[in-house]
Amino acid sequence: MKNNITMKDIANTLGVSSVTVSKALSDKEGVSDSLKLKIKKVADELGYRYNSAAKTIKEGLSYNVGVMIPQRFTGINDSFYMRVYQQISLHLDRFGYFGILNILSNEDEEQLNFPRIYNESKVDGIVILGQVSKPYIETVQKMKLPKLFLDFYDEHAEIDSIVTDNFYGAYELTNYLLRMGHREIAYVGNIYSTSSIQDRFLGYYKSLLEHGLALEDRLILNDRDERGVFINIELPDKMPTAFVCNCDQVAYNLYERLTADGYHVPDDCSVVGFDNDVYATLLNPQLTTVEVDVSLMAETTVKFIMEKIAGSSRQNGRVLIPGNIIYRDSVKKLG
Amino acid sequence: MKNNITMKDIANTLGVSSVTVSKALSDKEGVSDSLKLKIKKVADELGYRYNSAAKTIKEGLSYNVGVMIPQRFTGINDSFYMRVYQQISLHLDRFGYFGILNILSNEDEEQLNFPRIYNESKVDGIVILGQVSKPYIETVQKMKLPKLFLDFYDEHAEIDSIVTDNFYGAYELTNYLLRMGHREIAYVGNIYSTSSIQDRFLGYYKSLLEHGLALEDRLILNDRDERGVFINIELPDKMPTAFVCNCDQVAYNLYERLTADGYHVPDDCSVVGFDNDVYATLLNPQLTTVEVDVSLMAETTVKFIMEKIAGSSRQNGRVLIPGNIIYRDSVKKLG
DNA sequence: CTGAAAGCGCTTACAG
DNA sequence: CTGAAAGCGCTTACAG
Repeated sequence: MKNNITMKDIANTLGVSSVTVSKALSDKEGVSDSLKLKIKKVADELGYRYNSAAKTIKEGLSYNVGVMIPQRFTGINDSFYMRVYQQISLHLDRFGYFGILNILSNEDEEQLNFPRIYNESKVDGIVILGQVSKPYIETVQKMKLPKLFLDFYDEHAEIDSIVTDNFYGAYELTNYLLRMGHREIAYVGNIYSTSSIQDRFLGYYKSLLEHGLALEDRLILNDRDERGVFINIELPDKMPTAFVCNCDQVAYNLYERLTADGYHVPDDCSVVGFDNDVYATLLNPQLTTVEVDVSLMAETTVKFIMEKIAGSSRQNGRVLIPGNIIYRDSVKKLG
Repeated sequence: MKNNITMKDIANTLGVSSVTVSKALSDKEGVSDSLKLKIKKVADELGYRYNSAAKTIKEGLSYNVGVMIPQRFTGINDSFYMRVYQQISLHLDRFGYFGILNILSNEDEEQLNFPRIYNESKVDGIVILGQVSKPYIETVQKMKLPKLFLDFYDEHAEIDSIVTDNFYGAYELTNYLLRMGHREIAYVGNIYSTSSIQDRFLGYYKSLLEHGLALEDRLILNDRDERGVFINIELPDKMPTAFVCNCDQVAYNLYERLTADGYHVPDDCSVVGFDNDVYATLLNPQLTTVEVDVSLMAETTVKFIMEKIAGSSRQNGRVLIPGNIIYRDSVKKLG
């Protein structure tokens, strides 16, 4: 900032009042067109820039939205949340808003500290992007500001949340495999690990149920240990014809395992993933998977938070964002 | 925002003036310790939050720094700049600053429009992250605000720039190959394509020069066409013992090509890359490469922009951030 | 059509 | 140690 030129300066050079300048620059009623033009010209010549802080103080609106991401999701390979943040910024722009990133340090999360964007009244609303601890959810609830959970939800907090439809995505994907003639379908993922792995598993299960197929324990393959570290995937003795992997990276691991054991995708077995990240197109053959609709997710987030900032008290509850299946070459049609 | 509780409210509940409240909350001289404590207690009970907009208007400082990324670098797979932005945010936090992302749309870049963060005086300084067009550089120069180029530079603009040391990284990497006994070393990359490919090539060349080796045309292998689309890499008739790839993704492509032709890495030929991105660890054997020091890059950026905001007119010129070689398993020691 | 006054929330400089 | 006054840049409500 250190913006030297003010409306008063423009007013002085033209011998008018700063009220008139204010009206002219914001195209309000009550200034003759000729004067308006003159004022705009001088503003331009002087290199005048609007000082949004004055507006903020008058209206009590900062025209910023905070996006808070817990530190633990900001590792070197976690580009997903940053992509979401980027899309949120883009959509906020249409409302004349900016997005301010505030990474929630592990320390602040443990000590239940408010984020600085809140303490300093830097934002009109906050998007909490990524699961925070139970106790911290209570801290969030204490914040007197419109807020929204993104990519996770909490059963108790009556805070709106927006999440990818993991359940339905996996359900559709499994339905697709069934349409392609597969009947022996395995699920790859530690179903006790994260809620997204769980929800995707349940979608897979629903598809089986609807088609009268039994859920077989031997076809639920573990992919990681309790700490989330990937383990060697153990293939069942009698091989299924298809695998639903809980994410693309695990599909990548599975490919390696299958190749090592002499199986070819998709001729010997079909594989599908979830996320549509780098791994999906890196694989050979490329992976059929579900793409998370980041743009729609961001658009919905911005729409909701804007409504709340505008004063709406409407509850949207838990809103699901559908994904899109991306059909590639990892599934073979049987019989 | 819509922050209802102000210092005046605290003052009223205690029957003191807001001046005293201001002093107490910011731990200034001139308030008795007992009153200070009382004021802080009431502030807490009332859920008071500091209104930074008032400070902004008084001081003319927004305590925000803008990070402007040209739209074309914000594609779905361009996570690098978002990582840089994230690190910048983190370092700004230590100065009580926030980073505001402002994606420069292609349209605004073409029409030479100022970014909104500038027009609305939302920031005290701007980091331009990623090469903008020549004409837009002139627009940037017109902005009356501390500014910095990040990850590119311009020969004319006397604006400080911070870039990765591509030249030195490739130089060191090639030196390493030479120490490992290699004498026939190819460079993979279209040396007319981008300045980073060019600079890395020159580092490779310098290493050859220093070791009295000739630069052979047949050992400069093209990796992409004029539009930057990857092409099939043509291997020379007489194979070199090592390849310096201009980036990890190209190393990935090269591995595929080598495998297809029956060569094994590193037994038949050694390969090194640049960037240390996903591709590096995805490969088997994992790739020896140069890691860009994003954190140091961000730290330096923040240090410089803070100095400028504080009023320093020191010119730092073009500052190079050294990378670190990550030694993995793609290089074999020769006889 | 034009502008003087008041106020948004805070801080600084000064007076008591 | 405490506080009244003025001001940061703008806008709103009102008067002329």
